[in-house]
Amino acid sequence: MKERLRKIIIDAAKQAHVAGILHTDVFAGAVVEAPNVEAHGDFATNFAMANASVLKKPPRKIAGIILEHIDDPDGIIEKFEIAGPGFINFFIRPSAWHPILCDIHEKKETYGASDIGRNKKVQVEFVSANPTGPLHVGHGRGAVVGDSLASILAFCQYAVTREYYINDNGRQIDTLTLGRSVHARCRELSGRDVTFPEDGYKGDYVYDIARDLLEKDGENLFAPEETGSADAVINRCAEFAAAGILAGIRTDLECLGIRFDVWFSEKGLYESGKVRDIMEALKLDGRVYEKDGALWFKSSDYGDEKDRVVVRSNGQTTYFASDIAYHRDKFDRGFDRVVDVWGADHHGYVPRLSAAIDAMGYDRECFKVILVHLVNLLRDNVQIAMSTRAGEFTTLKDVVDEVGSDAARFIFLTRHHESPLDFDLDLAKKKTNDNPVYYVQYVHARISSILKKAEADGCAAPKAGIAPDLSGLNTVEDVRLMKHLSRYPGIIETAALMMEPHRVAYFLMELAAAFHAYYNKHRVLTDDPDMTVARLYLVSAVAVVIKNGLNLLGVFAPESM
RNA sequence: GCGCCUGUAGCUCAGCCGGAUAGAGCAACGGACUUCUAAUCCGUAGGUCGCAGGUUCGAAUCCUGCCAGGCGCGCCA
Repeated sequence: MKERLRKIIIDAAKQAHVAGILHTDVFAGAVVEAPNVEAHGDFATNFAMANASVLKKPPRKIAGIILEHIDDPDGIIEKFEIAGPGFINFFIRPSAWHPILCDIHEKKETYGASDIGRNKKVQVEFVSANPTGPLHVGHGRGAVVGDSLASILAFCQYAVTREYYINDNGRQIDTLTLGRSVHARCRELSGRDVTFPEDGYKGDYVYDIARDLLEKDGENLFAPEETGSADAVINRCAEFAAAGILAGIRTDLECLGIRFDVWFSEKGLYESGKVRDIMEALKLDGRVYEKDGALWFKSSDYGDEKDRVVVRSNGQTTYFASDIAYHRDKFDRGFDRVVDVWGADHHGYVPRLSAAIDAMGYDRECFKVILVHLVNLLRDNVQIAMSTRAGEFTTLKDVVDEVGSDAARFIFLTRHHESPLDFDLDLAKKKTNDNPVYYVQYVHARISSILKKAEADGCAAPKAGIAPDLSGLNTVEDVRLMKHLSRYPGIIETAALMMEPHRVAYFLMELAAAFHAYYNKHRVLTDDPDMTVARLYLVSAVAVVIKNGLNLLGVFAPESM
């Protein structure tokens, strides 16, 4: 609709040029948009104002000229007016909205899909939490944002791969700390004396792991240390723990409806020599140098504030080194666009990785980091403290068990990802309109209920492929709903381009509000068969879009509640 | 100290690649169920868009400088 109007306006301006009234037919960029005040019509354009200086005429005068040359062959415009400093407002004839409904019924679950992706390969890497403890709500937010973003991109014809990067390189300090923590608990559980590591993981889950491991390995866990080589045992503990925790992470994510296409192993990067290879390549190119016994990458040559260590003086590589290799591997796998979803506390890491991507000869513009801000978990309006190491936290699993996947997912998407989010457990469980997820789902349930009743009453359902007579859909509320539905494809496209999945959630809340208002004002099932069929056609289109949108957010669209 | 993010109604937040009278929900107050689900709706009230400049016909939106909060500034991740 917007596009059609845009064309009508430009054509009118060109006509005016042909008629010799305007001295040029090269115009400045102008927009057609839906005004926020209904009195200003269905659409408005700032064309006249934007072109005032180009055309050297006052805006209102230009607007008048445009209107005189408007050609509207399909008669979609009911009336237009010049308003304010030079806006042109268009009022669309109610019947001009009807084709939207046919479009929705025709496309169903693909309504709103866009082809802007053109099959370009995109990778979305998200969560990627270290397997040192269960996921907490902060991870959950990143998981949901990443997963929904991936769905939206896929819907826009990007070829999407969802990937989880596992920090399973056994030499990392975190993993070893975990190993020592588990081993200490094993000693404790078997009645041995123990000094728990100061920096160890204190969470209860460490006991669970220790118990499992004791059952499996028994005394073997203690024999070697008495002969003086404890390393092997600690490694055993670390690997056992990490594997168990990772399996738990996987199940927790599945409970949120999240599955990955690829679980990418950091260890694999070392084993295949990819870390060594890229380090040597960078050395040859002079991108890394030695100083103080360590190896440094010249990230400051590429916009970072300082150079960064890739190999420490003790010979150990840093995470940065494997991240460089990892991102090279991503681009080498042919991804046109690489998206990383990180916690916002890692934002300082962005410049160095961008620098590395640049230095390796890839386009840093193809690399995008989505920074997801922290989550405050609230119960009874009191913040619940969270610290993995201290073991004080409510896990993601606890939260999902308590409030359900749908509520959790939806709430994670009710903020822009760069805004901090208060996750209110009490609110998430409330089954009222305070809770946006039920508010939206209720629309689907209500419509399903109407459709069932219509069927039971023997109402003639709209025939497949043939639109019923829709001329009855002409009230303000009918038009509001249709207008809303027509905005959906644009919302999807913006959400994909800006990588902002929350836009879909907000759209759904607004559509839900429009529907609930409609429901309270108009009956769908009436004595008038034509009207009934037309309204059934309308509300079932609403249900299609609600389900379609919820699906992108990974939220279920129930038929009854 | 430097960098990034945030600052919009009493509360929680949308809107931010410039548009008209800044929106929603909650909380407050007043209404609507013999009706397709009241997990809903309608109405009232509520604002120096952190502050100050600048650019523009026009700024919540862009630029600069301040203020406040969060996060980050390791041969940790």
